[in-house]
Amino acid sequence: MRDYYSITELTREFGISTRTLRFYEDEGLINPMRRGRTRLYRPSDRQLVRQILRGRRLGFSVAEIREIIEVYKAPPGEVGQLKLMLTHIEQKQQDLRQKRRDLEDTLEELASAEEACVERLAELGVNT
Amino acid sequence: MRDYYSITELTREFGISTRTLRFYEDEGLINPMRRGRTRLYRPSDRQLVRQILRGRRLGFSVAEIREIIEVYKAPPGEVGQLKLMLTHIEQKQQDLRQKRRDLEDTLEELASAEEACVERLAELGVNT
DNA sequence: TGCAAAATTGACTTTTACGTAAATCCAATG
DNA sequence: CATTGGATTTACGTAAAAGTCAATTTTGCA
Repeated sequence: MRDYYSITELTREFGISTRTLRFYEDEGLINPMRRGRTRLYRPSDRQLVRQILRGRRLGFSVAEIREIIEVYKAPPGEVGQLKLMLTHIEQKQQDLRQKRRDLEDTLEELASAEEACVERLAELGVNT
Repeated sequence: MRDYYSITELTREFGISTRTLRFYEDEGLINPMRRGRTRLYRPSDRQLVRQILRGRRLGFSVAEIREIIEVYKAPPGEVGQLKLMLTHIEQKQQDLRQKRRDLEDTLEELASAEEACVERLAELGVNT
């Protein structure tokens, strides 16, 4: 496990631009270390980037991802805060379960569309 | 099963604006009938709207949704077209399977974050 | 130490997915 | 028949998430 990654290493690994990483930093999603002005990404930062991109792929906005990230940080000490956070987490879980239903439905639809194509090809005497 | 729905009926049912429905029409996703200038949405249009919104919730762009919709339409007669379509379908399926993995991972993370909150609350003597 | 390659910053632009506003049209209703 | 209340069209506006560009800085290393 490496100690630090440079910004370009991460852009290559994840297929994103430096602008994107700096954008996420401006938005408060990540906080890489600095040596002078140069950014040094720790393994935890790298892990966080992975989570951010996962969130983006799931269609969450940067603001929503920030909310989720807050959740991963050390839970706060105050009871009210903790309860609020639980509410947020449960909300996100519901969102994701809805997405999962959407996903399964769409996958089924795609499967039947695929079948229709294959059948049509068979009618035309093409072997798939 | 109703014959036609008005634009406002659909906006109410799906919680979207008329602007959104007209936008999808401009983008070629739906083609409601007309009586004079007034739009009449058939059950099939309504079904399509449902699919579009599902796609949006899954994070697909309108352009991507258009591609998927093309697939549902009667499969074309030409072999090359059919094969291309199959490729597209399989691509979308891969996208969705990736999303499903992302989703499961994120759900797990949320579950452990939830657990952490509950534990912390227990430490503080709060019964959840 | 000198210099090319890499990194940073800030300003501006682009794309997507609608929102908003204004003007017009149409049908029904009192 | 005048009005009222949707519906339509057209045009412009905007927020989010980056991309692009140009002007410096910094760094690595020969």
